[in-house]
Amino acid sequence: MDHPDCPDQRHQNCRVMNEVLTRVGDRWSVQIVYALSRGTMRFNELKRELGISQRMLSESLRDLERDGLIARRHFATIPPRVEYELTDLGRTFQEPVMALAKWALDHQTCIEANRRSFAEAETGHGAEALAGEQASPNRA
Amino acid sequence: MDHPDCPDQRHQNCRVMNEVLTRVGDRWSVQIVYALSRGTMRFNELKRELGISQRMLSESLRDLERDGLIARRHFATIPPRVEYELTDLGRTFQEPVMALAKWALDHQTCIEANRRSFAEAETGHGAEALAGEQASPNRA
DNA sequence: TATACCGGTATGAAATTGACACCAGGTTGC
DNA sequence: GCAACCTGGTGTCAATTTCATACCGGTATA
Repeated sequence: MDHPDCPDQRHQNCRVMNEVLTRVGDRWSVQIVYALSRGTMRFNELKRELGISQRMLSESLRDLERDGLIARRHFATIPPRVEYELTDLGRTFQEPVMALAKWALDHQTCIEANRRSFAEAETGHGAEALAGEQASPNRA
Repeated sequence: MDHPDCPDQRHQNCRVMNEVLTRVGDRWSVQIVYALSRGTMRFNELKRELGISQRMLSESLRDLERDGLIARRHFATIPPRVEYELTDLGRTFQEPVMALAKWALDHQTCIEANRRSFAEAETGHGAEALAGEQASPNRA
């Protein structure tokens, strides 16, 4: 991940993107922000909705808080209550995340179809140019 | 995709997002699409620019091809030449990816500042509450 | 001869992740 | 009384993912 000096601006962008996306661009962070975009949520509420392990959730939440995308509010009641919500910065991230989510939902079936035809082309017959040609774009 | 009244639908959305983002939403796929958005690229060209390991690159490229986001063209020359480019579907993905990239570049310094003040609040101690409050969001 | 290029694959080590148990400390069920 | 639960975590260990590295074929270059 470290590179020899590459004056190329493109490469710089890639490096920065890599750093930032490594922290806030993984699938759990994206989904946490997506879930919190509807409002405050509690720990186990998020856990149930995302189907994430406890460990990854608490870790991801801590990282997101550290980066200033979400705020954590702790109520010392019994049983304890901890609420998470987006900060202003988090809400700016919400925009590209929603775009990503929309794309994912919109193209899910298309992608699944592509995977199936790719698998068929592999198992079925030999080198029929099917894979490249038929995994063709966007027949949503 | 907006069904606030139906938690099951929300959960369903999360599940679908998880599935799709697990495949095409990881940091390498995002960066590959970002890199290819400027045009065709060769294998080692991508490798150099992204700083990705060979194994991950070939794997990511294969997955992206399988899902129909990129096309692979192989020239049986010596030395071999393999070119990758976005398909039409890939170009639709390019949109949210560019939004993500733009956000990452725009808010990089903000995030780094937040992390620093969070670390300070931890070590220097004092007002933990400040960490959340002072990680002041988005003066973009 | 030795070296490098190019696009991979194979291998073992390191890092990440998930499943699960554990904690406090009060509430509910029996 | 007492076990079992609830909450928001942490710790442990195994499985998965990722990385660094070595290697390959076939040619050009030094």
